[in-house]
Amino acid sequence: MVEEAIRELNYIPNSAARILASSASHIVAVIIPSLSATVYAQEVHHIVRVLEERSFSVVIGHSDYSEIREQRLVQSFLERRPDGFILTGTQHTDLTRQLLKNSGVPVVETFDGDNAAMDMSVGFSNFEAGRKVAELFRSRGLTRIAYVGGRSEQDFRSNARFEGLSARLAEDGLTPVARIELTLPMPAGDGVRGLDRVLATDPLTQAIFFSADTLAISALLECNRRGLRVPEQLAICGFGNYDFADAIVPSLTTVAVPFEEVGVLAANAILARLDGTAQGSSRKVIPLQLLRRASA
Amino acid sequence: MVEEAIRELNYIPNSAARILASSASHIVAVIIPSLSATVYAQEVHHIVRVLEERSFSVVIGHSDYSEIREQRLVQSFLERRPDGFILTGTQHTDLTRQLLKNSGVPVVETFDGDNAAMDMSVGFSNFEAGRKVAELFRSRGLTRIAYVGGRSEQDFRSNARFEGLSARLAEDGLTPVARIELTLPMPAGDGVRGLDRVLATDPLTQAIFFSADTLAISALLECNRRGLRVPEQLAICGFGNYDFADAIVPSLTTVAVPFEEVGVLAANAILARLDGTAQGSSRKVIPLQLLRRASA
DNA sequence: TTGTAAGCGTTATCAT
DNA sequence: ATGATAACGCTTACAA
Repeated sequence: MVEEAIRELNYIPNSAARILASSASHIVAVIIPSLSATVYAQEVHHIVRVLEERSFSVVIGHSDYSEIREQRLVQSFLERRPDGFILTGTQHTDLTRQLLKNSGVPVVETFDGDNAAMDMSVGFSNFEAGRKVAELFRSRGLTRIAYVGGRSEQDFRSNARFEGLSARLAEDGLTPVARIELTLPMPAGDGVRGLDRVLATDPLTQAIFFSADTLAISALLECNRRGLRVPEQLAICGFGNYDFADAIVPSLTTVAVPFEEVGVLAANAILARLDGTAQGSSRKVIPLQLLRRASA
Repeated sequence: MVEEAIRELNYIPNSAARILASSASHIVAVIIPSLSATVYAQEVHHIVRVLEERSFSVVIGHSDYSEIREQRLVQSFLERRPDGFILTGTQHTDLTRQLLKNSGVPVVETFDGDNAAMDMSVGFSNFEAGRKVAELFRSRGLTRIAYVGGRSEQDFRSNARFEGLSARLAEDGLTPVARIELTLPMPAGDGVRGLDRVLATDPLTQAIFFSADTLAISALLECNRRGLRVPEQLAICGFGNYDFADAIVPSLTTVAVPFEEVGVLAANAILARLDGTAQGSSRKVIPLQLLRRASA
């Protein structure tokens, strides 16, 4: 009895046994391209925040922008019998889809509102983002417009933004003067390389849409250094609305990425499915906001 | 036989059963204050990278800069019988220490090379960082020096930097003219608030050491905006060496935080213990580098 | 209500 | 080597 109480004091239940007996792991697996990209780190932050509250554990994996690595992670995580999966994007190997489907685990795909998801999805339209930026450039009367983003085989969401940009330009009979593809992951400094490659392709470029604020900010600061006036000589638009986007001079025009909302809604989608509050597939597309500031 | 092969094809082992039978979870639990702070997100990135390679899963939790929340996470994670724990800092509740000690799990405490760790530690001396910055300011002949950091009950590593700064100043018979304590987490914009509070306390302040580059950068950009010349009228030093620290004008003098090294070494410390390659406690203190740039 | 026993899917042990 | 069997520590269904 006393022994009972003492044992009680230090008693730590073994979740492996619980999982085995109840087949509920209270684990949610999250796979993102990389934690070193702000947008995904922020998303995961909010996923963890929401799930911790409900005493779910989050296990995390890096796909490194590779479908095959993502697949390996899915296989490995599946062994843990997670109660939910949160993936990035809608591009996956067939085996990934099949494994996930067979497992019956709730799956949320994030950051891609353009394509059909296998189960649930929470994201925004990258295509629309590209359109909006093109619209802004066009409203300023600009015609020589370039794009800098990740390599097209790697960065599908960046592709969609480029497509949106192109589509809007096409309406005015225009095509992008340059499309620069950088290998992922892209450190901030790559913005300068992107800038250089754009200018090498077309020295008369009037505007650049960068696929990430980190790139845009470093390019913008480089323009300042070179005495290239922004936006008069070169308009710059970013994507993400990261720290300092509005603090640098000139302030960065950019598309605000709702990473907090994505994270929270993705976590809630899993929880709702587990609670039985929601069933069946769902698709949440969050409207995007273009923040018109000084750089474009 | 054919059935065997087919079953084989879709066979997914159940790790709960494996853990129960073998008492090896292949899980490492990582607790950081918050994923929204770059330095921790980066650290975790490298931890995950290293551990994924060895097919360990990482479960992650946010202490939110609270010891009691950290304790709750430890209790909860302990149920999963992780093969290792990576914590942030050396400040923990007694129960946290006791639970961890009783569990026998390898523990690495990170980012604090100043204090004794319960098991293993990988970090750097925050005290030394403060000293180095003070040394720099003094070498420029500055005397009216202020500090901006997190609230002292929350941010123990920031405290150590302040102590180091103070200690060096004391050698010259000086004391900081202001110490501003901000509530964590500190969004970048808080740098401006910190700047304002410093100047309200002592308008003649000559130098400020910010406990994070985010704060320093936003303060520096605000100085530019106000026409306050950096470093002539106000020297600014940051901590972290984040993106853009060297790209803004004037470039930010800062202490480089070796988050990659911390992450890699912390993960390796756990692995070495599990492999039997290393035993007993260890303490790795990574030397710090002060990057002298234009702002101080 | 309280208690007992079966079963979850592995690993590990011990015979064969 | 190969195969049967006992844990592992919980949940749950069923009895009492």
